[in-house]
Amino acid sequence: MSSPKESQVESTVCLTDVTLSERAGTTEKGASVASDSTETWSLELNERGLQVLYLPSFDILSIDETTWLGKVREPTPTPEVAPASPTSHGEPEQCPQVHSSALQPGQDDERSLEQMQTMVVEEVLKDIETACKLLNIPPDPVDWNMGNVQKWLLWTEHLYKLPSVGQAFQQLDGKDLCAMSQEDFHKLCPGCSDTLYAHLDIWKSAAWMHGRSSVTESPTTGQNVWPEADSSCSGQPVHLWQFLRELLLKPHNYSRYIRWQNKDKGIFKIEDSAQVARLWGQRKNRPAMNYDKLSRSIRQYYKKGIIRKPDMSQRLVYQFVHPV
DNA sequence: GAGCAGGATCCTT
DNA sequence: AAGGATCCTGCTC
Repeated sequence: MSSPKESQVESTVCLTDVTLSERAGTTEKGASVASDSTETWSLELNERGLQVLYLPSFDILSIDETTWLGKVREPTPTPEVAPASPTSHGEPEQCPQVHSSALQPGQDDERSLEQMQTMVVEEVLKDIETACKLLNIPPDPVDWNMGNVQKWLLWTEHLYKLPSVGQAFQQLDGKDLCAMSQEDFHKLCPGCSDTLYAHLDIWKSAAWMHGRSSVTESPTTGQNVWPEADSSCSGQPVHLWQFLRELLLKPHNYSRYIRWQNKDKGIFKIEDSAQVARLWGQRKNRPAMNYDKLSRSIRQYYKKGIIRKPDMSQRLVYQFVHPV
């Protein structure tokens, strides 16, 4: 007989290991991951009647827009995917700041895809939030102590029916875990490294999306551990670094203007400085914004330790100081 | 010419 | 006060 907690766990959206394993390690470069793509993400019921969302990792949301469009021409399960909250802040209609101006005319598909993407992300975040509450661990893997790591491992083993690997990770805390490469994972648990690595990547991505500073301290309070899913919808004045991050997290819309050069290191390149400045000006209602002013604002982040120039300084290339 | 670095000042919240 | 916009000079590529 399952406990109420277990029921709650099972009722949440689960991430399966099938495509996670296939895709792990190939997800770094957003534009490069999409070409093969036998994988799809879909909603279906497994034998236990549970909702299962096939989502390789957050990076599936970072694929090249062309492939993405091709992939989801199939009928979409939108309503079931996100029965979701009436207070949802992810609805593009409610927060059009980021996407609308950059879309090509008549790109309704892109718009609806972004809506769906937002809903999928929300579901994944809910899943993580639920896990945090049940396990009593911080949402950001970097903040985990060794006990938290073991809890997460147990949870992941249960979720994906993996063999027990806790022993191999016994001396590791969250920082150690996050610093591990996929190869490191493979050395510790050859049989399930891909799944673990990809699952951790999702947690890291989620933490990155929300910014570590915005995450509440206690996951046990019943409060939302993710106060805002998107700064564009928070009602708070958005900071430039948040805005840039939002663009980077929506590469299917904005990779023409700004894209990751090395996501792990937080290095990104502004491909079209004029367009990025224009978008920033629109967001801030500053029609006179240009790249000169925007870059001056970016340089203000140097002192604050938010953004810096990479070691190998290149034009239009910057680096977030604290990447996930 | 475009981008970068940083000082100074002003405005908005 | 903080964050950002604006203007500026000087420099590098």
